[in-house]
Order: sequence, then C-alpha cells, then structure tokens
Amino acid sequence: MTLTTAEENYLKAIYHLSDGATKSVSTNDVAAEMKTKPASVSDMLRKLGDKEVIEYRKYYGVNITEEGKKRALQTIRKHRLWEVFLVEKLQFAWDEVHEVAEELEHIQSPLLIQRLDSYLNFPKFDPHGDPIPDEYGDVRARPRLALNEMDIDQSGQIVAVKDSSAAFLKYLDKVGAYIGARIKVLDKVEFDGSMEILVDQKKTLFMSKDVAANILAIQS
Amino acid sequence: MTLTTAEENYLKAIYHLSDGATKSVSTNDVAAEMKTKPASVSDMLRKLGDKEVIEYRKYYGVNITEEGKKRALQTIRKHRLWEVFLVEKLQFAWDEVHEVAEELEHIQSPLLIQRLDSYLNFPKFDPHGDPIPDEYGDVRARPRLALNEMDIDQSGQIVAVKDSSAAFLKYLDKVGAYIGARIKVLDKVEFDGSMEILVDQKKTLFMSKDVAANILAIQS
DNA sequence: TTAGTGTTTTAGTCTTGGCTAAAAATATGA
DNA sequence: TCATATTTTTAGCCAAGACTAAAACACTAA
Ligand SMILES: [Mn+2]
Ligand SMILES: [Mn+2]
Ligand SMILES: [Mn+2]
Ligand SMILES: [Mn+2]
Repeated sequence: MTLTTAEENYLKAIYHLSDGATKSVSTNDVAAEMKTKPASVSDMLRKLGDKEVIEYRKYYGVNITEEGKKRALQTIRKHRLWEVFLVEKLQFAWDEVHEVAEELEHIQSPLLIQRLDSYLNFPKFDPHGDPIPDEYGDVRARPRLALNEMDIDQSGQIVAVKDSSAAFLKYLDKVGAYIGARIKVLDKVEFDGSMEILVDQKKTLFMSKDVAANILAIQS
Repeated sequence: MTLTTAEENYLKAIYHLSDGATKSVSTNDVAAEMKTKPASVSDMLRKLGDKEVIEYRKYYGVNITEEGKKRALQTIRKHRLWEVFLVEKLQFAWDEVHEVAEELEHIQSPLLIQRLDSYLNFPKFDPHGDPIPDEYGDVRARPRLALNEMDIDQSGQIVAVKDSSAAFLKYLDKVGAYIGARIKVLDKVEFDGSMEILVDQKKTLFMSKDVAANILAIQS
C-alpha cells in the first residue's frame, strides 16, 4: 500500500509525537504539529487507519502500528540523508536544509536512496545530530553528554537541555546559547567546575558547573 | 505566480510539442503526450491561460508565451541537471534517470539548483546529449555530425537520423543501432568510406558510407 | 451550402486534502 | 450525579486534477 505525500507527512508527525511509537497521540496534538484543523486530522486518521499504519479508536487518539513505524522511519531516513547531502556536498548551512529535505523525502525511488546513502558514505547522523535509521528502520542513538562532562578543546553541538524551565531557557536565550549552537570548550576551572565555552566560533561564554550540567551536547 | 507540479508538467509538454515555442499545439496532442483525456487538457489550458504562460484561444490550440517559455526552460534545466547528478555522482545508468528526474525537477529551491549546478561543474549537456539551459533560459545546442564525418577512435552517441523512412529505420533496428546507442568508430575504409562501428561497447557493426551519412551523432 | 466527421469544450462526477459550523462524545468538578 | 467545558467527529463546502458522456464547433467534401 503506497502512501501519498500528505499521508507520509502525517505519519511522520504522529511518529514524532508518539516518542518513537511508544505513547498514543491526540487529534489536537496532530493538528497543532501539522498546522491544520482538528477536523482535517480526523479525516486523515480514518484514512491512515484504513491503511493500517495507525490504530485509530474514535475519540481516543491513535497509536502507530509496527508497519506505520517502519514507514515513518523510512521517511525520516530519507529526510536525514538528504540533509547530509545538502550540507556536505552542496554547502548548505545547517539551518537551510530542513524545508528542502521536507520535499526531497517524498521522492519515490529505493535505488536513489540506496545510492545516495552509499555516496555519502553511510552516515549515521544528520547535520543536527539526529540519528539516521538504516534501511530496516534500526536507529543508532548518539550518546549525548552534559557540557560539564566535556574536556577542554572538545567541540560539539547543543542538542537539548535537562532543565527546561522558563527561567533556564530565558537565561540561555540571553547569553546566546540555543539548541543547535556549535560549541567548543575553551577552558574548565578546576576549582569550581565553571567553564568557558566558544559559541558559534565567535562568542565566548562563561557558565557555572550547574548550568553546564543542564546542557546536553553531541560531540563532533 | 507559482505553478503547481501538474501545471509545470503540462507546460513542459507544450513547450516540447511546440518545437521550442515556435508552433502552436493542439489539445489532442497535449492529451496524447500527457496520457490524459482531451477534456482534462481543456481544463488545464484554461488555467495556464489565466496564468499567462500560454495564449489560449478556444478551439484553436495554444501558443506558449515568453513567460511560459522561460518557466518551461527552468523546469527543463532542473530536470537535466538532476539527470547529470544521478549519472555522474550516483552511478545511475543512462536509461534509469528519467523517471526520478521527472519528480526531482519540481523541488522548489533556487539555491538548491544553483548549488547543484556548481557542484556538477556547470554541465552544458545532460546524459542524453540534450543541452541544459542556463539560469536565464539560454540554450547552447550541441553540434551533431553524421557518422561518416567522425574519425577513427572517436566516441559518441546516436541522436537522430537524416533519413527516417521505414526502410532505413527497419534496417537500423535489425543491425542494433538505435537512437541513444553509444558508439565508437573502430575503422574507416579509405576506398569506399565504409565504416566499422562498435555499438554499446559490445557489438561490432559494418556499414556503408551511405548509411553512415544518414546517422547523426554527438561526440563525447 | 450543407452534411458529415473529427476535434474540442462543457457539464457533471469522483478523490484528495483542505476549511467552517454544528453535533456528539468525553472529561471535569461541584 | 449532573452540568459544563473541552475534545473530537460529522456534515457540508471548496479547489485541483482526473474521468465520461454529451454538446458545440471547425473543417472538408459533396
Ligand atoms: Mn515532507
Ligand atoms: Mn535534521
Ligand atoms: Mn515532472
Ligand atoms: Mn535527458
């Protein structure tokens, strides 16, 4: 059973909202994610249910099926491989790739993806540090580590925060640290564990050990 | 004014049928080319007329406008650049690229095409020997020469025939020479101008000067 | 000049993926 | 438990792009 572009986009959204097919997802959440109205979502859920990529019980939200998970991961795989291509080969910036990949991921050609994968040397992560599922849908999660666990001169990228309180996020915003920022450890003070971090190759930032422990990064 | 994928496909078909925007094109011809019904074409012609990419007079066929020609050439440019990418970078065979390029040509991103062009080193011809329009829609036609004008050891590709009589085509068919075949001149007999041609790197073919003079090729 | 023939358009229908407004079901809390 | 609030679905509508059947038009040949 083939999925349309719209169906693929919905399924991908449901997969993400379900935290990797673990929790069930509400109509309203899907509508918010897809920037459509709940009424449109109800319609689409019925179709996806008929195609057996989700399990749909009216009024009780949806759960993605095994088949649906497989399909979603294929689309995600294609999306991320294209992102790697755009950054590595076509010199796109980091934040310019998502929109285009959102279109490219729907091109139907198994051969194309197989060859692209090989051409890119079978990358395991996309430019945002997200793992690229293999052709069977298996994902290798990249270890994330807190900033205070990194050593001097190590580089990486901020991918998440442990403490996501408004106060903390506001602080990060103020000092110019954001999800996706490329960072490098310039110094670590033995005495109190405070750190000096280079952000985006231009801005130097001092932070306490407490702050550093709440910022998660991937190494590069 | 943006065009939908369907509109781009129609416009490209009309451009091709009109021999590069020179002659007018009938509803039936478009229907045949697009493998749809004339009724569907009438509908689409009205839309393309409204968008002023064609001039549409009911019952009298269409002529492509300057704007339409520009749009069609942009789509053709994208199609052919992707074909080059697939063959040169992803090792696609010659005859495997068209379908995929037919999808890729609709990806909307000027930056993407600009970067792809540069990445491929600004190719002037696609894998089928067809010229790639530049970003302003200018086309550099590749010189075609008759086989008997080629020298020993030169390689190329058959792109057309001068004599398109059934008899000649039947003959070509029988000996395994076809539009698109890759050829190499193995020998040329001084005495009568007859030639020995290697077809598709496997089949050797002898032909008279008369025959050779009626086959057009591009060099590679 | 007109009848016939083939081409093209129109009218009406379908599917997909949107929308709004209204109805129905579920959840909450007094 | 029951009234109200929230969520979700249904009903009805729209646009794009297909289709079939029927009507309108253009061209040709008598
Ligand atoms: Mn997408
Ligand atoms: Mn990504
Ligand atoms: Mn196309
Ligand atoms: Mn081509």
